[in-house]
Amino acid sequence: MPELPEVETVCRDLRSLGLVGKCIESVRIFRERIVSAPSCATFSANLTGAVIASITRRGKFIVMALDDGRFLLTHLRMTGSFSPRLKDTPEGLYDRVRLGFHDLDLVYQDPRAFGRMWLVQSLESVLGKLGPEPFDPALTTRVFHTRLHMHHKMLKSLLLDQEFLAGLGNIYSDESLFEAGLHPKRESDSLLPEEADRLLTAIRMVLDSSISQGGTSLGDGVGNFTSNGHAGTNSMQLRVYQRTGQACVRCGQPIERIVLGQRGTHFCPHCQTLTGEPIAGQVRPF
DNA sequence: AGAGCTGTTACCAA
DNA sequence: TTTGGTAACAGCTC
Repeated sequence: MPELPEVETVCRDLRSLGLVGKCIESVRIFRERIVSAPSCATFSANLTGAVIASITRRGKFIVMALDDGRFLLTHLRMTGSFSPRLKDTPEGLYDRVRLGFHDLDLVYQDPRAFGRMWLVQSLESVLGKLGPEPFDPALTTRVFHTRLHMHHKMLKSLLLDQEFLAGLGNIYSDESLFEAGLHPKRESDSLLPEEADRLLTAIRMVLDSSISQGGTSLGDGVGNFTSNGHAGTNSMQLRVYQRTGQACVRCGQPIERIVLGQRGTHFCPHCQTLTGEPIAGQVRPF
């Protein structure tokens, strides 16, 4: 379920585990469909003996650069997670892939098994179509506005499109639109430069704030996002996501839930107008 | 017990 | 090009 802030948190956790510089001594695959490419046999054979040179993030992908120039990519999809495991501990119910290091194992767990891994020579084949990183300085307001006008699409759908912008999912799309005061159904090519600026600023603020909270954990069931075994605390900061019927923190009106593009969409019908007209009444600033 | 929901994405049809 | 439906899979909530 991880979006950009959760994946960023996972990368930091993996680095703090001390994996950078360590050799992958063994590879065990318990659910073959997790390995997208190459074949499982080749994946295991070619990954064994490689040393992890760095661990970074691109969109919602975890990028482990290896010392031989190849890359181990992981996408957690809905319920994927990494956990350190003492060596010789038994296989867990949702363990899908297990990497053995000299002093510990790293287990990829995934109850729904939607997540995927790739071992590739170049990033292009998997990451090539991804849109810009939200924090890329080259993504100026002007560029963002231009990109918005390249599509005639509802803002909510466009923000979920990883080829438009890399890293947003359902939570942060809704939160960013609220923060920007824009209706989820607003057409992307109708935004004024000032509105595009507000949206980009909101996206960066919402993501940055969540990263500083260690990401968003919802509930405590299996597959829920955690960091170092602990829940991220950003759920406390959510303004609209999963707050259907509750009072808007800005104007007090009830938050509404609709379905757009098959995804639950939460917004304040009073603060997020379709027309972009100024909001009447007593409200707090965004 | 059963129906409907879920943080993601790929694919197909219209 | 865009939206909508379905699918992968399993757990959670009501």
